This record gives sequence, C-alpha cells and structure tokens, in this order.
Amino acid sequence: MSEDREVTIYDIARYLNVSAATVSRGLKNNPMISKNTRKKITEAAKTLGYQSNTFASSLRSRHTHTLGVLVPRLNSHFMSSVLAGMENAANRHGYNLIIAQSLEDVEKEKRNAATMFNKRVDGLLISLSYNTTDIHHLEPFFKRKIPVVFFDRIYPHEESTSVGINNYEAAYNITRHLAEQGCKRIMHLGGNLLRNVYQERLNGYRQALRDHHLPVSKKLYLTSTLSEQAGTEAARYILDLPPGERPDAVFSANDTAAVYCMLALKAAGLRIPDDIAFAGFNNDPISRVIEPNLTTMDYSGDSIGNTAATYLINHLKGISNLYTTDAITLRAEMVIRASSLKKKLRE
Amino acid sequence: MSEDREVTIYDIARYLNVSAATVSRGLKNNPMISKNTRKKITEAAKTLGYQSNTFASSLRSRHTHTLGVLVPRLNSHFMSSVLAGMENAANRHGYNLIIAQSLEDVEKEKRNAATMFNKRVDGLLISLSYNTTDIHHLEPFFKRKIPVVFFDRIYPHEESTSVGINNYEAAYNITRHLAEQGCKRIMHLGGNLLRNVYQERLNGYRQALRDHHLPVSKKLYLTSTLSEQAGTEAARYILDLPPGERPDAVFSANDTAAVYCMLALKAAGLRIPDDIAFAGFNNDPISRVIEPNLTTMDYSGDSIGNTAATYLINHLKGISNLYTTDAITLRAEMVIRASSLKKKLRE
DNA sequence: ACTTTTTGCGCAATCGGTTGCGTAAATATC
DNA sequence: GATATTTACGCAACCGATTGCGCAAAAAGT
Repeated sequence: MSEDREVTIYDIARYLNVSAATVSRGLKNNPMISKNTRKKITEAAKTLGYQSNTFASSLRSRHTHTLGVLVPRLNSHFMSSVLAGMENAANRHGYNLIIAQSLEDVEKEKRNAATMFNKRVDGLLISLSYNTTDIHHLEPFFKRKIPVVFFDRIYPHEESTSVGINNYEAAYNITRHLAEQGCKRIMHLGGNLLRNVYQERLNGYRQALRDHHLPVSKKLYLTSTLSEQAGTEAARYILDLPPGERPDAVFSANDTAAVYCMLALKAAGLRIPDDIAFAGFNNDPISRVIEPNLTTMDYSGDSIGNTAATYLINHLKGISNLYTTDAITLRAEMVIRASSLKKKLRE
Repeated sequence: MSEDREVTIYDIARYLNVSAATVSRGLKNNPMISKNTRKKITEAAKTLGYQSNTFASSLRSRHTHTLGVLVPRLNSHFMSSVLAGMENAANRHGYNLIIAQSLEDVEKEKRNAATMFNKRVDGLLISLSYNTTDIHHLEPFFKRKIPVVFFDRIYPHEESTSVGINNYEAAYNITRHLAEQGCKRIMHLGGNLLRNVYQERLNGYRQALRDHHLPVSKKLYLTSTLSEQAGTEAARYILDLPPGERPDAVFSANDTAAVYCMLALKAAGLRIPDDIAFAGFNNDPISRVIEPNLTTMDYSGDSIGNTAATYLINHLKGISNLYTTDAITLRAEMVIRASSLKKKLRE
C-alpha cells in the first residue's frame, strides 16, 4: 500500500513469474506477447499500483514525448490561445508541453533553448523574442535532427517549418479596406522590424498605399512595442501633428495599441471613425469591447498552435516530413467593424 | 563536430583521464573536487560540446527540477498571468514547467495528473476544473510526498497549501461599495458553487446584503459559466424582469460576464451606472476598455503564480515547510471605476 | 513422424548520470 | 619522524525501463 519504494516492472515481473522484458512489452501492448499474458500484466500493474517511470523509459528509448515551447510572453490573449491549441493537440497525441517564456530577451531565449535541449524535448516550437537576430542557439537542435517549428514570429531556416499567416496580404487588405473607405492619410503603428510579422505588415501596408496612390510618409509610420502605453503615446503623437498632417485612419499592427490609441483620441474629442478610422490586428477580446468596435484581422491562435503542434508530432511519428515543407500559411480573415466604416459609405 | 553519438561525461572523463564520477561531481561544482580539476572539466565540457542529459540524471537522483501545472484553461487573461508568474519564479530557481489544461473536465484532469506523476514532477501546482468533486486523483502525489499547491480554485487538504485571495472579503467589500452607492437591489452573477472561489464570493455578497438590510433574493442571483454568452444571457434575464424587480446593480464574479452583460444592456438603452451599476472581478483588460470603465477586484495573477511557485520551490529546497502552512492569502484591491459611481454621489 | 515456421518469452546489455564507500596521496599535528 | 587528518579522486553498484538476439515449445506443413 503505502510503501516507500516505487513499484517497478520488476515487481510486476516477480509477482507474475515472468521476466521484466515481458512486462515491459506487455505494458506497451506489444503483439509479441500473448493476449493472455498481456491482460495479466495490465491487471497486475493496476493492483500493484504501478506507475511507469518516464525517464527510465526516455533514457533508454531516446524520446521523451515532450515538446518544448518557447514564446516571448505567456500572458497575451493571442499567445495563450496558441498555447491552448498546442496543449490540445499535444495531449491528444500523448505528448506533453514544457513551456518557457523569453520575456522578449534573447539571452533568456538562449538559456531556455539550452534547458529544453538538455531535457531532450522531442521537438521545439518557438516564436522568437523581440530582439533575436540569429538562431545560433538552435544549432544543437538542428545538429541532432530535433525538429524545430517556428510559429508567428518565424525565422527562415531550411531545416524547419514555420506556421503563420500571410501578414503581407493581411496588412495589404486591411489597408486597402481603409483606402476604400475614403481614407487618404493612413497611418501605421508597427512593431520591431526584426520580426518578420511586423516587417511584412509594413510591406503590405506600403504596397497598398502605393497601389492606391496614397502618400507613404515617414510621418505616418511609428514603430513601438505596441503596448498599451505605446498606443497612448501614438495618440499623443497624432494630436501633436499639425491638423493638416493628421492621419484620417490608423492601421495598428496589434489591437492593444489600436485600442489605447483610440481611447486617448476619443478622450481628446476625436470621433471614430469619422475623424479618424481605425483598424487593428489579432481580434483580441478588447477589440469587441471598445466603442466603436474595432475592425481587425482575425486569425486563430488556437489553430496556429494546433497546426504547429500537430505538424511537429506528425513528423515525429513519421506521418509527414517536416524537412520538405517550408511554411504553412493559415487563413486570416478581416473582421470589419464600426471603427473603420466611414459615414458616407454607411447609410 | 557533427558526430551522431551524444557527448557524455564518459567522453569528458576519457579526454581528461579522470573518472566519470569526478566529471559528474566537477560539473556540479562539488567542492570535493579540486578547483583546478573542476575548471578543466568545465572547459573540456565546453570544447567537447557536452550537454547534460537531464533524465539520466533524474533517474538516479530522483528529482526532475520540473513542476507540473494543471489549470482549467490556458487562455484567459488571469490564467496566463498566473502562468507567466510561475514561469518566472520557476525559471529563476532553475525549475521548468510542464503545463496541461483540463478544459474544465475532471476526466482530463485525472489523466493529466497521472501523466504529471509519471513524469515525476517535483511538485504540482493545480487549479481545479469546474466539476471536480474530490481529489482522489491526487492521492499518488500525497502518498509519495510530492508537494501539491492549490491556487485560485483550491481544495482544502491537510497536506497541501493553497494560494489565493480572500474571496469572501473581496465580494463583501465590493457589494458594500455598491450598497454605499445607494443601490438597493444588487444582483449577483456567480459561478459553479463547487469551486470555493464562487461559493465564497456568493457568501460575501450575501453577508454584505444582510448587513445593509438589502434583499437576498433568488431572483437576484444567477449562476453560470461566466462566459461572454452567459453575460449576454444575464442581460436578457434582467431585461425580461418586470421593471419593479430589476436590479439596480450587478456584481459579477468575473469581468467577462459583467462586460458582456453591460454591452447588451447598453444596447437595450439602459444607462450605466445610473440605471444599473456594475462591478466585476479580476481586473481583466476589457474592464479598462468598456465604457464606462468597470469597477472590479484587482488581484494579480502574476503574484499568485509567483507566490505559489516560489513557495513550492522553497519547500523543495527545504527552506520552508509546506505542511505547516494551510493557506497563503494575497491582497486583492478594489478598483473603483465609473461603472459603479452613481451620479448623486459624484458631483 | 519429421522438418519448418511461428509464437512467446527470457537473457543481458544498455541508456547516462549519481553516489556511498574506499583509498592513496598530501598536509597537519605532536 | 611517526601518526592523525584532510583532500582528491576512483570503483562499482545503482536508477527503471527498453530491445536485439537467442531459444524452446507449439503450430503448421509435407
């Protein structure tokens, strides 16, 4: 009952007068063992209260059924959805997640990558920190052929796959939407260009402006961390602009900055969308609470997480091959809400 | 360089002409080994590209430096803050987190608890699912003296500690605040009473009503999952009430339900707070975006996570003893915002 | 009845560190 | 200079499961 020793396969073996090898095989339902013996083993395991020791197993079999997940921050709506999706997929396939956050710091990212490696995760799911410039720290994984899947904030690498959305197209479409609403001076709140997602959104935004013969001005482009504070500061920036140079629309690379910018502008008396239209990115819960509701890009963190994890697991199981796939692009959908619908087009 | 074998302590041992035991001790900075040898070992480890194998180590040393975290859902603002806090504390102390979600399902919670046990986590941090009625599934942990810390949704157990806030008091205070604003018919949107947090909030709410000689009516109490939809439905319920029986204030056990209830009521033409005041719980980001801003209970998920993890780790390190502490109660602070400030008291 | 194939299981090495105990050399003690 | 103590390290037995190989018994084939 409450012994202090662990119950091992040897105990089961002794109990049933078979060898530990047989028990080991029996527990894994190896067809090499007769159905009868297998049943006896499973029963004995239950009555003895056997609990398999995962690392004894891992040590020998050289896989851990564990995936490493390395993210910039855990506490954003998007990221927690991603994690939820990953956990779901992993759990469904009998994998576990060991999760760490870099807090946007390369050094911590490196340390975390090292621990993950030492823990011998079967695969790595990673979204890069703000200021990661190279991925030398992932070399150990590549060397040992431990599959790496990038998601959201990706880094092109020939031995790994990335999962995300078409940020260029999404940004292009959302900017075009603003243009079609009659906006002439469309501003962009962007993030760190080291990260593909922000670079691509900027590119899409710019191209859409050019295609609609709208000004691509440095005054209409701000780069920041896209935090609440950054949103508020962007509002300040806009209000300080000479009236003639003020944007009549803002496309923010995330919802947080958009919403806090809106709040500040509203407080200053600007009307949204009539004085200034708004569009965000992420479809964060706050985008459905702010008034007017925020037009945004909806792409499910859940499916990104799910897809990335499932894909990684399929590779591990040999069902698919990660090395032949460069990128998986998920659908992103524009959700048009009141914040970008100019009156003249409404009626 | 790119060999396929792993670099082990034996390789280092051979390289330096010492024994593997010495290498093992040297790598852990065991003072039994001379400083000189230790330095040589660390250097050799670096040049050979040695990476420790965590489970070989865990197998023998019987601890994994890994904490299991079992939560209902990953993707809520509160929970992701908790996780961020835990990850921080764990990382700081050299521990890792393996995280799983029960999706509010006891069965999944049981399965997850079992895997965590099999992975031999050094400790368990758990917040119970919606419909967990007992904690038999945690017995293996108690039996093997693996420390368990409950957080937020706790379960009294003499061999484990819980970390949370004083829900009774918080609910009492927030209800009193509404009463002091002159609200006479205060409604409560509550959660499943199986979970202490909701039971205690209900108790606090009721006691405050009694103390202020306000009606404690079943009509003014709704229990739900506190989801967005539940919030909207609560609004429907309120609107369907005969005008004389309508509440003039709502205290919701979370912000999500409060906000979606507010949105629906506003859409129906009610004015907040004049027709109906509102208070929530959690200080979720949406509470600062909804108009009017929502009065709520602020308690930091981050500190709950941090405290719970730190406490567990200190126990593991022998710094403190978990078995002597029953509960750790963190501070919760009422944040009064416009949603609960009645005009007459404003001026 | 005799060979061939299949089935069911055991032997023993192995995965990569950890650690109690033993011991030789170096240093201290008197 | 002999004994006591300390320092620094090696030996070898683990930790608990996995797995290639071998072998006997049972089943199938002729």
